[in-house]
Amino acid sequence: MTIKEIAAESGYGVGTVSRVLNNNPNVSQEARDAVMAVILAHDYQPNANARHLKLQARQGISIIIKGTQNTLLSDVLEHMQLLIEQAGYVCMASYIDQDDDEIALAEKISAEKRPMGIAFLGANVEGKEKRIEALGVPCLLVTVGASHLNVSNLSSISVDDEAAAEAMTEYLYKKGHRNIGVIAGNPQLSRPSLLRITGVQSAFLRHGLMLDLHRQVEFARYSLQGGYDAAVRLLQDFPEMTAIFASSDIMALGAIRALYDKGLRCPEDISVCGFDGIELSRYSHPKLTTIVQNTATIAGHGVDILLRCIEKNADSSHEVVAFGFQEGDSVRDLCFPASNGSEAGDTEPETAGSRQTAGSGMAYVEKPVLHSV
Amino acid sequence: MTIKEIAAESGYGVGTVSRVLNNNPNVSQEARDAVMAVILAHDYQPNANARHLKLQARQGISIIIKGTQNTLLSDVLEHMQLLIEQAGYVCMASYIDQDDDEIALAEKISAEKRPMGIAFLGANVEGKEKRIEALGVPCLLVTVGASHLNVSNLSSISVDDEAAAEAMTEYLYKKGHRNIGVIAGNPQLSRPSLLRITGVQSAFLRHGLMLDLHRQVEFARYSLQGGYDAAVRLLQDFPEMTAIFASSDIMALGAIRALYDKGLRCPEDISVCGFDGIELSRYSHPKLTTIVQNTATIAGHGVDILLRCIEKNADSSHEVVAFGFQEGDSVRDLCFPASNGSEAGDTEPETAGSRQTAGSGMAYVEKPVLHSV
DNA sequence: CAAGTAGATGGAAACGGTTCCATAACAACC
DNA sequence: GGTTGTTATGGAACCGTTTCCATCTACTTG
Repeated sequence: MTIKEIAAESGYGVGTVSRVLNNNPNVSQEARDAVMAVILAHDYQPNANARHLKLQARQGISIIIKGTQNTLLSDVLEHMQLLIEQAGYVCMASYIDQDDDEIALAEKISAEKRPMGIAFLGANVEGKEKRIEALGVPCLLVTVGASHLNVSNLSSISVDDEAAAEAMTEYLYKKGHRNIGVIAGNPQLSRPSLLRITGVQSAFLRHGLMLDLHRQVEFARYSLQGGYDAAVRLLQDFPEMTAIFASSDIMALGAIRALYDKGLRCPEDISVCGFDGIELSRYSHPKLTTIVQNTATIAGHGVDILLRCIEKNADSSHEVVAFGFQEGDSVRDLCFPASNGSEAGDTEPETAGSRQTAGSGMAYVEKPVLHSV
Repeated sequence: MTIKEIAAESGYGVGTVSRVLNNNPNVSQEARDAVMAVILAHDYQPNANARHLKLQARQGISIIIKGTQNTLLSDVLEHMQLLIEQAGYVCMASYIDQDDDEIALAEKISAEKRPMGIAFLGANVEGKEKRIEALGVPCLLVTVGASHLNVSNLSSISVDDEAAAEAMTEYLYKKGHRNIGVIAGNPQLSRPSLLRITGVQSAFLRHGLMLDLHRQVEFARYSLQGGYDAAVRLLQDFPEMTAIFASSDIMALGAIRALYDKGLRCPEDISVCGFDGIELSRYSHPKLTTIVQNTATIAGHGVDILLRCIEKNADSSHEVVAFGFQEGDSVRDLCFPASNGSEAGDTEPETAGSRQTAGSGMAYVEKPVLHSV
């Protein structure tokens, strides 16, 4: 079925049929009805390739996701996809392996499919500024801040990783933890990994503590196995450790498994906290104490920014959204050892709640997302 | 950059340039070099829309995945994507919500993008046979058997859900469990959900037990929340229960969380087993006893089948791959209560190992995938 | 009533490729 | 030296849309 056949059968020309399809007002009701009748009768669907070819293809928005197993990003993707389609765009999602080069994929997609904009979920763009500018379309970095890069076509949406890590460390400190091991992502591969380490350092410094990068910090992939292996190394290098700060919930869960395999319990022997606030963190045993990144907010604001750049030709911008704090059962209170950690709200140490909005100029305040039955 | 500009700059015609791009042998080495030089100098990428338009677009394979949060399917997708691209096809992945109609999406994709074949990961196709045939291209159902449907263009690849559920029930029986609660997916929405229930029933019947569908079986979504809620209902309706058979690992984890929230421990008070064998099942606490679906095998055989249908015009076929069995710490042995379940291999009850290959005619035997440090 | 305006329509051109067909160059053969 | 075959090449036609432009009709207006 082509537009020509529709034209022939309806007795009108191809131009009129095309106008009907695109809701062009300059069509008589009579013609519209006649054409629509034929279209419906054959349930005709326009050929996307021909349409995109003619339109220079700039109809869709491409989303590149780093890693298939990251449920936080899957969640953000799901929200973004919906919003993008509601805004009338086609959405093309592509996954790429954690170790591969997402800019190379973006270049390929950009040349082949000519999208109107590209969103990167969890990408590493350090040192690739020129290649991003060369893409020539508005880009958005999601869950990774890029305000320091100064790339004209690159926006970003993220939480304040440094402040969040600092708040979490502060929480651990208030609970009496002084020997805190850190499981971090490779800081050369992603800026959030670096910021989460410096956040811990800031909190340490405030209390006159030193973070020994050799013994206390282990680098790992953002995976269960990565968290597991890093925890094993920490136990060896830093035996006086009472708590582990993991840079993602998945790493935290891997670390907890390592503890149990070594005959240690969480939180009784070693406390563990995470970062991300994925759904699973509320179901794991023990329930994770973690930083919550609100996926709906991130997706919503991210799509807003990207569409503003695309439609209104707005300048790129960098937004920081508030993070939340979820208190689970995975951190032991060393100050009041009687409390086993399951009753929340006894100390209420959330400096996070007040700090999180500062610097982002937003009225939005993230409420801790706690599982309720 | 278009092919015409390349032609002009290289001094050859568009035909020759196109032949170079498509590795047509009828090009002199001289011309090939000249054209390639220009192509590389401008790192030209052909426009996919124009190419697909001319080629009647039948170049790609579309994959439709039900639900973004299912890491088992994400895993299968990852493998399939790689294999499809290695075979020289473009791969288009689309996620669809667990509650939406995947055939409607397939119809849209089929009409717009005209793929050469469509793979459905975890779809529900019951009662939609005619619509699948109407798609007019080879289709493949992954992790869902379809041999009973007799749709000419629909193949399938799956484990024997019924035998797997039966084997797991048998295992629970051997461990002394008689009051087994079942958390199942909606059997009207997916055949595997039904088969897993009948598998449990078969094992029950063999031992003269009855499965009380009203008290012992709860239906739920394949999600953490679904498993959680179902477990809560089971605890109420079926208080004598000593074990829960969940139809997915995610449901099992949700159920375990429900137990802890009710002050019960797993496996000490209630045993729980899962289905799928996702990576997380080896890291959760307790480690899950579960059926393992080997994602690499499923993806490999699935892509094979689909490509055979596409390239060689082969008839549709239905393959059943072997399932694996993973013994974790989530099932308590009621017969030898001294054993706390963590030392595997003391009873070696794997009838699964021998049963799994029967009926599939395959030499392949899945080894239990156990986490080793 | 002439002239201008607005709305509806048909059809050609263009988007960027692939492929077929015609042609040219050259070698091999009788 | 013509005939035949092989190989390399250029270019037109086409894929299915959108859009621009020309045309036509009908209505408004001075």
